[in-house]
Parts: sequence; C-alpha cells; structure tokens
Amino acid sequence: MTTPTEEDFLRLDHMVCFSLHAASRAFDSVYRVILKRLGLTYPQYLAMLVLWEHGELPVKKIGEYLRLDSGTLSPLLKRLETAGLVRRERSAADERSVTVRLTDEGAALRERALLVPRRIYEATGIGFDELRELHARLDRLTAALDSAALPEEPDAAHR
Amino acid sequence: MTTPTEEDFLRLDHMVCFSLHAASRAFDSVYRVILKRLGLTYPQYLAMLVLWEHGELPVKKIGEYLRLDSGTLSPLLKRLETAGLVRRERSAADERSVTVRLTDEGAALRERALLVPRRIYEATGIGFDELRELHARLDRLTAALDSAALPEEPDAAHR
DNA sequence: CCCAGTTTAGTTGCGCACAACTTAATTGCG
DNA sequence: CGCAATTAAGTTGTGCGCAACTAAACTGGG
Repeated sequence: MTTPTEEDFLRLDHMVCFSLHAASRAFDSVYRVILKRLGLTYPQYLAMLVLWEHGELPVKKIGEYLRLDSGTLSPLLKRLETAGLVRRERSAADERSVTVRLTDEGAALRERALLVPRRIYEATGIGFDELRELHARLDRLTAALDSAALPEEPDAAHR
Repeated sequence: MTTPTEEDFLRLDHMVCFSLHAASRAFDSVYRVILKRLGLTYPQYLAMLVLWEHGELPVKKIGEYLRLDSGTLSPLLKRLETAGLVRRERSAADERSVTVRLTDEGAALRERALLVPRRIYEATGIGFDELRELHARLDRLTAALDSAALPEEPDAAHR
C-alpha cells in the first residue's frame, strides 16, 4: 500500500505526467475559446496581465515573471505590437534593454479582460478553496522539479 | 474568507493557470533531460509507451489514448519511423487506416526506458500518495474543463 | 583606458499542438 | 445499387517553447 513496486512507479509516473500535460492542454483549450474574442492567445494574455499590472516593463522583466526567454518573448511581443496593444522602445539609459509599454488600446483591453477569470473559474467546476490548494501543490511541484533539473552535472568536467 | 471577491477570482485564476502551465513546462524540462539519451521527446515517449503496451495500434487509437489529432501525430510518428523505432503500414482491411508497429529496435528501447519513471519520481520530490492524489485532482479538473469546453454553443445557429 | 567577459534582445531551427483543409476509402440511406 | 455523408490520415499555416546562436551594448579588472 505504502511501499510501491517498480511497476507502481512506472504506472503512476505515466499517469501524473500525462494528467498534468492533459490538464494544461485542457486549460489552454478553454482559454483559447474565451480569449478568441479578445484576439489574444493564452501566452499573450499572460504577457498582457503583467503589463496591466506594471504599466511598462523591460523584456527581461516580463521574461522573469513568465519564465520565458527572449526566443519566445521577442516574436510574441512583436505580434502584440503588430496588434497595436503595445509599443517597444530601446531604453535610453541602457540601449541593450527594450521597454514594452501599453498603448491606449492595450490598456483599454483590460476592461474586457476582467470577465475572463470568472469564466475560467466556472469552467473548472472546482471550489475556490480546492483551487487554492491545487495551486499550492503545483507550485511546490514546480519548485522541486526546478531544483532537480538544474544540478544535472554537479561539478562535472573539471580535469 | 469563503466568499471570494471579484479581485480574488482575478488573482487565483491567474495563479492556478499559471502554476499549471509552469508545472507542465517544468515536467517537460525534466523529461527532456532524461529522455535525451533515448533520443526521444516527451510526446514521442508517450507514443512509445502506448505502443510498448499494445504492440501495434492504428493512428486513430494512439490519438485517442494521447488525446492528440492526426495533425500532431502524423509528423511525430513519421519522425519515430525515420528513427527506426516503428513502421507504418496501411491496413489491408481498411485502407484509410494506418497501423503503427514497433520495430525490433523500438521494442528493445523499452528496456532502457524502464529507468525513466523512477528518475522522474525522484525529481518531483513528492511522496507517492501525494502524487496519486494530485493525479486524481488533475483528472477531475481536466474532465470539468472538457465538459465546460465542448458545449460552447449549445445548439446555436439554428435559425 | 581598454578589452575580455557579461548582459540583453533578437534570430534560426526544430518539434509540439491545434484549426482548417484535402484526399481517399468506407458506410449507409433512399 | 449509387451517391451523399462519414471516417482516417495527411497537409498547411500559425503560434508557443526551447536550444543554440548572433549582435550590440555595457562592465570591470588589469
């Protein structure tokens, strides 16, 4: 019961990872439907969220909040710029840095986006408290996975 | 406390979806490192799992197990074929259907893949029972999201 | 002061995921 | 029977995510 066999590991591993993958895609799917009328994808919505909160941010900061690198963010932000929701300007102080700012249109979109969370919440069919616990559990899981992933080679190739 | 405000919805929604997204990517990242030496991506590993279990399957069935459509599976399976792990053959009985079979090499890979689950389990840093509960929770969530997603337009466009 | 190393964005290439479409085979209803 | 609807797989196009790389600007130790 509490002493799982190797078989158990095999099965549960598959199930948990698969469930997580499936849940993530299911969420994406619900978001896709809801965000369609805002003209945003889910990752674009996440970027807009941090911009709505902070007004303007360098690309670097957005990447830290969303855990995304420039390879993902650069084209994403370019699409948001094409859509007229943000502007991107080289920082005068440090010309390596690009500051992303909301346009009036981008700021205005927030009003329409305020309805999104409740619709998502309703789609989950789960109580507020349970959702909060799930959140805590997932964050712990991510932290554990992150710390396990990094030290792949402790201090290898040292000669 | 138990009567969340609209603000609470806004925040929690973001947090849960974000956590789920982040956890899924963290898992992908750990899998990527572990599966690298097998020459598989995570979705390819999932496809191999169902083939290891069933020996051979039509593309359709693989899609049902993994919740993936042919737009994703066709190129993925083609890559597995190029790697020499599977063969794809039109079914004689129904020429629309393509049966995917393990090659000897593909079947042999299973031995090396048996170590994967334990390494993943260890990376999660979470107990067996908690993992099992998380799995159940996620499945319930996915089921709820699926049932909420489908009836987007009940019987719309009807005159 | 200067240049080696770091930092910030961006680019390229690959694979996954999905929507929308095409093609070919099969099914079944009139 | 015959043809319209369905089914299975594949194709095309878009966007995300990451690795590996480049380009340009900054930083700091000698």
